[in-house]
Amino acid sequence: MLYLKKYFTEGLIQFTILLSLIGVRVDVDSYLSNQLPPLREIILGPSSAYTQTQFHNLRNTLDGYGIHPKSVDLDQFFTTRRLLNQVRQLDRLSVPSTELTTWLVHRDSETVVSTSSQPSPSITLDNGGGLEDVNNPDATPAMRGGSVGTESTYNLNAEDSSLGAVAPEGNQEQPGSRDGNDDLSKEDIDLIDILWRQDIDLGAGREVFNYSNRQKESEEEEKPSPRENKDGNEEQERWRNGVNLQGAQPVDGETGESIPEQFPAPVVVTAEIVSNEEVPSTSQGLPLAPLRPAGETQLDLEQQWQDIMAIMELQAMEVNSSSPNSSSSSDSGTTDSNTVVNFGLSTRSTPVNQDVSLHQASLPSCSQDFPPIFYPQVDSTTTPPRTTMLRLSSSNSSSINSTFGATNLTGIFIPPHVNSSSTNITSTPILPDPFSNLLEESMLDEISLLDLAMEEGFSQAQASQLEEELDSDSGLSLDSSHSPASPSSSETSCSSAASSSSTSATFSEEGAVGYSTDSEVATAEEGAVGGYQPGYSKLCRMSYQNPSQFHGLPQLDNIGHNHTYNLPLSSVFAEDPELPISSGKKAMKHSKLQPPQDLYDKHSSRDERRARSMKIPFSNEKIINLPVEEFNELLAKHHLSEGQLALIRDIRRRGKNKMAAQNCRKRKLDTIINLEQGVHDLRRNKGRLLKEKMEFIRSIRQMKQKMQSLYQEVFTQLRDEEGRPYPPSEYSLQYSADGSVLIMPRGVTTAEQHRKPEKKQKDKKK
DNA sequence: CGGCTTTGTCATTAC
DNA sequence: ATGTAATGACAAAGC
Repeated sequence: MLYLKKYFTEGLIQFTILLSLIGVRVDVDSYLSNQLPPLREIILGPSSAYTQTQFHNLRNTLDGYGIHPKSVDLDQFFTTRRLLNQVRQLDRLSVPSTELTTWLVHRDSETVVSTSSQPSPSITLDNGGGLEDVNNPDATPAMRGGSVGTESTYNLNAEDSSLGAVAPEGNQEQPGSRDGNDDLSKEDIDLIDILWRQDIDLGAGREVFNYSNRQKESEEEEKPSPRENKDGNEEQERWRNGVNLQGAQPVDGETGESIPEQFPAPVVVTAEIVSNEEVPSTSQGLPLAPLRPAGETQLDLEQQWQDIMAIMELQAMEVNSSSPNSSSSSDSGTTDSNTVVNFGLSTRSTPVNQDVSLHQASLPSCSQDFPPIFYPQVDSTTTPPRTTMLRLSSSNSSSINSTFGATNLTGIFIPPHVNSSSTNITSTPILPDPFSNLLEESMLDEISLLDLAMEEGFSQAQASQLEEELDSDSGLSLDSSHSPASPSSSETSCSSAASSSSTSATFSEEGAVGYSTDSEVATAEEGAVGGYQPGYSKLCRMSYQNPSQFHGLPQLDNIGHNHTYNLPLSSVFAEDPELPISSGKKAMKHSKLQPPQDLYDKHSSRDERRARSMKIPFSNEKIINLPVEEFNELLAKHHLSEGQLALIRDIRRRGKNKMAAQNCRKRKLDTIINLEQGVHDLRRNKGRLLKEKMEFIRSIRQMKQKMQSLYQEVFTQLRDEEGRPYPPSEYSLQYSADGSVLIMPRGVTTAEQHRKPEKKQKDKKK
């Protein structure tokens, strides 16, 4: 019988495997729930209960079949394990295999693309040749339309990814999600969103980034707008197909990640810089997480797959934020801008930035704001720019730092004076002071964060290492849901009832160790197989009420009593009041098939021997496990002496206590194991969070660097009416609260600007 | 019907 | 590691 079941199980599993290979889902569990309890485990993956150290947890993991851990049939156990491994491998490989392949293919293509070109419809303004593109008419329409979306905005090119910024682990662990540029962009969006939130924490309002969506921001933060969902679906579809429909998206050469135009800040230098909304939302160009090694990916494939699905949903919500939104364009004012400066930063564009980041990487949180840059508009040629600026800033603050402090609030930054001698900023590789001040605050935040991370004993490398280590044994986490303590498995599966005859036999044996004879075992088996499962399942449902006790740290408080921990099936069904009393009699019939007694004496316990010597007419198993009523009936049936009755009661008491002690020990062990697991999970989460934090900090730093370079680029390209560049010592670019960027004379207080931001939105013409 | 006692059981601890 | 006794807690039944 055992072998039959084993092979039957194996055959079914193999059949299931075949079906899974051809894409057919078979709920074998439902078919076999009565016969082959472990099958669910086999299909879904190994549970920690199969490990030796957690034998005692089989009861839980095997869908609550009540199998005593120790009684697990070893043959079945190993067979199960072998099959389980096979199925798990298939499961992991078969499900996302298509997406994986696609992803790999696209990854290669992405790499090629990234190295060969920077596909951006927008005009990329490199350090050297940025000015030539300033007047590019192609880019202007997009901005005019207020649809300064991903296409016409910043390009974070290979530089970004080369810096190694990594997306949150949840994203990066999903190879399937990286099958195309779209995916990457979505991930970027997701990452950007996270960064925004962090920026908000750092003091920079998210709205500062996202001007186009600013009005929708409030509702979008809570839930994605319908438009986003719609776009998200498209993205999702593209993702499934592994097709990159956004050919324009730049791709990182190193990581193969697509780098969407992160900074939507095409700048209209002369007249008005159209608000490039979407900066945050479309900032898909954020540095992405490096692809995980193939070995690692497989480990967490299962989890990653779930993460992918979750992220797809998330991205579906987020993607739309990247779509051009013209709402803010109205704020930008006049549209007579002739020149569009693409803020895209090529890898070559930031030689200055490197220095800046190293030495002056101090940004106030406002530096993370990337509003469209508006230059003071001089509508009338008669109006000198300076007049405008004076208008803007009635009160000059001598303290630039204080100005910057206010800038944080107002969204306007005023670069401090730069050495007046350097009129040609483009040639100056040094970051202007204004920007350093601008960066200062943010960098302080970063530093604090880094310090915090360090205080926790995690360097970046350590965090990564920890992450890898934690990922390496992801099996633990993956199987956490199937852990012995898993409430779902134990609770839900209880109703699935009887285990195989082998398990039930061993179970009874274990349950009545020292008391049961082989005949009793047979009885128990008979009872289990003989159709008493309903009673048992009911009992199973009743017992172990609080499997959730093992989830979360306060497990100890919730440890429930499992009064049926080791109850043999015979006793179990006997306890069911609805069960016919004949069950006990039936079991007694089988007890007549006992082998010779001397065989039992060897393995019987003291109480068994005592009972035998006292000629107790029924088994110790019955004595111990029968319900009180049946037990009393049993005693009443037989005319027993006082000594016999006393022995029987002692046997019952001792037997119950023995089981109680066993249960207690098992429970204690379970608690310890789950506590360990909880500690492990917490450590893992901690490492992951730290790693993410590091990555965010790095991303923010990169963004600040790019902001610096952009500021410099824009400023150097500004020309007054006479075609002369503005001296950085006298003028600075300032953000206004509405997202416009003004060039203003230094010394203008942000407070003043804040009062009259609207009036000052005038473009400065060359 | 509430309070009590008894009984049975379980969990826990110590040996 | 396991069995056993002691103890406390709890619930159910009976008074």
